[in-house]
Amino acid sequence: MSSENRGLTERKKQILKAIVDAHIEGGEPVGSKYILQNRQLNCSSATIRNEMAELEDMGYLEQPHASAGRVPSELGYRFYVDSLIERYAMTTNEIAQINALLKAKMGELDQILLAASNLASSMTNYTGIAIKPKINSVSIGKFDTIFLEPDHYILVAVDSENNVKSKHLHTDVPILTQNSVAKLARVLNLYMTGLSAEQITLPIIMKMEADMGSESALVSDAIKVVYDLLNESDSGEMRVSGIDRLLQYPEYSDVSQLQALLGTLEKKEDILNLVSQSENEDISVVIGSESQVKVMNNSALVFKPIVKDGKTLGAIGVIGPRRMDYAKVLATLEGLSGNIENMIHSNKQLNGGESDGGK
Amino acid sequence: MSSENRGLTERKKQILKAIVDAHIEGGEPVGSKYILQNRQLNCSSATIRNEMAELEDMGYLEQPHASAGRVPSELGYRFYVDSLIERYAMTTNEIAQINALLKAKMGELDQILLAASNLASSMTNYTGIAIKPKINSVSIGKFDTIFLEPDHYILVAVDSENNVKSKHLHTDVPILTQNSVAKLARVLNLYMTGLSAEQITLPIIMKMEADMGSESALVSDAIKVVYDLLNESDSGEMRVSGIDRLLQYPEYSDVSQLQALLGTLEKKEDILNLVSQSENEDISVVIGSESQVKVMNNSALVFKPIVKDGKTLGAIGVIGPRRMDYAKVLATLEGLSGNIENMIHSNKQLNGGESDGGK
DNA sequence: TTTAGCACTCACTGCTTTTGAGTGCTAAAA
DNA sequence: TTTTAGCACTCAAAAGCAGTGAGTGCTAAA
Repeated sequence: MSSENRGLTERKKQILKAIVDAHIEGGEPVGSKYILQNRQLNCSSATIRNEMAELEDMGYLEQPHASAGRVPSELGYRFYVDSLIERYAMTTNEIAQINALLKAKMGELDQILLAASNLASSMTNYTGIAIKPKINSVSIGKFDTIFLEPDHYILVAVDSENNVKSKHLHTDVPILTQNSVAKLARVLNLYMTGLSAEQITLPIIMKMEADMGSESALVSDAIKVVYDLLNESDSGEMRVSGIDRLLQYPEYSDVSQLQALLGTLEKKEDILNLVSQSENEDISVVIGSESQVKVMNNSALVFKPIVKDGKTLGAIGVIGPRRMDYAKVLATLEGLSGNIENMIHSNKQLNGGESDGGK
Repeated sequence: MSSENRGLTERKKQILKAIVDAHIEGGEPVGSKYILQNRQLNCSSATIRNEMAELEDMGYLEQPHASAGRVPSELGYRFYVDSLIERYAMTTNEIAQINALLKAKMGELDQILLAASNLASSMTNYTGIAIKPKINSVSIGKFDTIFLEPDHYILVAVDSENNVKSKHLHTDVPILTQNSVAKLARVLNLYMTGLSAEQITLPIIMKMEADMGSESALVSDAIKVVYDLLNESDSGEMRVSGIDRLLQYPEYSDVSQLQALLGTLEKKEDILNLVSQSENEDISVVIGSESQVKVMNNSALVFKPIVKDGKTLGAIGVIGPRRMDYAKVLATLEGLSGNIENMIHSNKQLNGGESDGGK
């Protein structure tokens, strides 16, 4: 279908762009007359009508009903996004806003992502999303233990990404001492450093238990925790902000549309999948039913992965009606992600993990 | 106003209850005839009309317009909730469901709360909220450090609640060694154990720096982190689930109502305040504009704090239309919170903190 | 004090009419 | 061959309007 794009005359492109722009702005179907008045084109409304009819035949436009104006089709939006857009230049004002607000929230990546999604939402006036993808190729880096009381200790595990995970443990081993837990840490470090979840095999566990002697019970506790931490904790997560903004767009005044979209946002899996399937590091634009997510028929999702050292740490994006101000959205996400990546790169103190109990 | 409640005759109470019940069920204004047919009362519709007129004078009922039926007022709901309700007994089925699902999610309190809010939402069919209040009286329990590379280490802090917080640090101290960071941990433990954020004074910091000798730079890094961790990390948080459920109730088909409510849910502060202001450990029911949150005019919020050893660890609740099935909601929250508190008490392994990097 | 009866109110429904934005087509102009 | 002007046609949406009925308040009788 992209071969057809070449076939568009310059004037057709102009008209298509004009229609998309006008429809993004007003939300209503646009007619030939309106275009004639508001955009400069050296031809009459009749010509425009003819062109519009052809564009409709080619699949770029749709007509809600016979006597209404035209509305861009999915293909129309796609063409617009891919080739017609003039990247929206962010004002210095907006850049300053981004910096100020991101700095205020600096800290863990998670908070940055959340803040960025909030910003994206408020700057574009659509709904923002922050995504932390599932990371599954993590291996263990280092262990430490902290002795608390004769039946409590804390196990701290650092993974290969230098993320810290810790868990408060209770044990029934008779007399737990500072030495026991220190020994546990030594043993765990000795045998498990560099292993991923799959590589933790029974022989290894048995060797560790042997080394721990009478306190071998600690090992199985620890293993369980390590396993959980490697597998579960970093399952993908997604946060949504600015849902209320959706309501200002007439396309969601139809309750069933809104309900469907909100349901998808609640479930999260669909969108998480969509985002994690995208391989490239660039901005992705998913318009309507291009994706398998049926529910998004009337909506569009734009997202940008946050990448550091070739690793995808997360993504930010916005969701809104199909007639989205793509230029602005693209520029905003681009700007935000650039800022985030800069922050991550420039300030090493931030790039590891921070964590706090029970969060 | 509760003195007036006493003045209600038994029949008035019955009629009021009948009206609230009917309105909760159907959502429509209820008329005298409907009550006569569907609830057993030994009187005619005319009598009911008279009583209804009086109840309206007394402020328990409202009339949307002259020829419509009656709708319970805020006061009416309040009276209903306070005195008429027959606590909804949860079916064993539902209890089993709670247990199964909570167990699956067991782990940190945060996840439990979130799972509980999801459950509350799906069981009651309203929107669920999970709240972790601001904790500000935390002091430092213990420190540990983990050496990674000559310019990286991880600082682990355990607070008085045995929550673990950790942060990945980068340092410029010339040659960072395993010993340096171990020494840092010893010094921090020596001087700061038991202190709260306010108690960290300059003399203490200077003593620690003196003890660290040439590596005194590490101290100021650590202090900054500790300070941040104590203050920031446990700021209140609130998660919302099941927003889409709101849409099935006709009171939110008015977009402005919905928008207002969603806005409040987004902002979070209002609700967080509301919840943290409530002192008692029981279920609270906030109906409409009883609270200062203007936006909730048409809605009701029911929440139950989760308490352990006299400390409020969080809260779960639901938000929905004012005509909420209070009996069911109260029973569900009661049941859920009981389960959560049991889990926390019975399984020491869970009650500490778990944390994972970057979450 | 309760009930039956009755006039009254008013949102809602379904119907027709009007309006007007927008089209497609044809024939003239470029 | 392409563009334009003109005109008839379409059809959703708005406006107007009568009829319906659930529900009320009030009065007078039980």
